[in-house]
Amino acid sequence: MSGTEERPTALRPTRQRLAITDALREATDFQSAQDIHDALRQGGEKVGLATVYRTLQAMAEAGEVDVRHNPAGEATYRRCSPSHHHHLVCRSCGRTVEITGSAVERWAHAVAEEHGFTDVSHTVELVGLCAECAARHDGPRR
Amino acid sequence: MSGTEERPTALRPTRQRLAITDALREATDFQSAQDIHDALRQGGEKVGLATVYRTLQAMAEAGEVDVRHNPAGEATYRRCSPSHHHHLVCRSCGRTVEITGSAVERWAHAVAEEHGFTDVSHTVELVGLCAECAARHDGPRR
DNA sequence: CCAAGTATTGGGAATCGGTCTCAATCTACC
DNA sequence: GGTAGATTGAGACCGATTCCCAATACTTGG
Repeated sequence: MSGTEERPTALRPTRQRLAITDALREATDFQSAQDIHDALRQGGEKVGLATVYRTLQAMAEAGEVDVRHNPAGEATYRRCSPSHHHHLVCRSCGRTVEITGSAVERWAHAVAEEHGFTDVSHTVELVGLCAECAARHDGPRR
Repeated sequence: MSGTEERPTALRPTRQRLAITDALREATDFQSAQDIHDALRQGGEKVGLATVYRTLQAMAEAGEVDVRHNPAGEATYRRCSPSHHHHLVCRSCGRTVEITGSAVERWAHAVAEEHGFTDVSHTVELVGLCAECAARHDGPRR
């Protein structure tokens, strides 16, 4: 507390952290900590799993990456704001369509501001039944 | 295998399932499986934890409830479309503000339809920094 | 109403993602 | 070069969720 001022506690750019940031940069989609850990291994970089979790968590807290939970409940990460888009997923066959919508972007921003929030990112996921599956199930389940 | 045709496999309305549906109806917010299990116990209904998980899962699959993962990673459930709202969460202190926005609702519906999807539900989550936390960190990180 | 057949339940073990602990290692700075 | 503090990584640990399987409840035919 009463110390040498508050230093921004800058994260030290260690080899491991750079590797993780890099892996994140390569990925275009949300990746689970384990995915990244695997990718790193394959790339020859040896990084402990705990470190991956720690770093990802720190980055999320710092607002450098967005977090999201996939259906399986795993936390997945993606670096902030690269070609930003959302997903429309079929709850039956899993088919996924990428969608963009400046309308939501604007709305999200406005709402956040209205409540005094800043530096806002958002996650939107639409889940429905795609045309094909709807046709297949045609027998109205209920 | 070659039996009496495919029967819709309707879920049997057992005491347990009714109790769960009921508990879900009472709740206005997202509840974890364990929350529901507890509530049920308190209400005098004895239901196994496994059953709660199973039922909730089945209902989610049937589209009767929405699933969401709280920051802790737990899956939480809420019956579909009761006063529908979303959350604006502070990434620093966790404070949560409920928000509603017919604009998003409309957008979601329109986009889904455009891609041939029906029976769509959506999840929107805004994550940002609330005014207080922003003030505390006042040192403009960047 | 009784019996057989099948879906459902529930307790506890097994999984599994994620976090925590702590000694060894590395960096920055004096 | 030397010391303090940051970082790492292996494995123990933890809590949520799933799995297993015998006991139980509901359904339907006779």
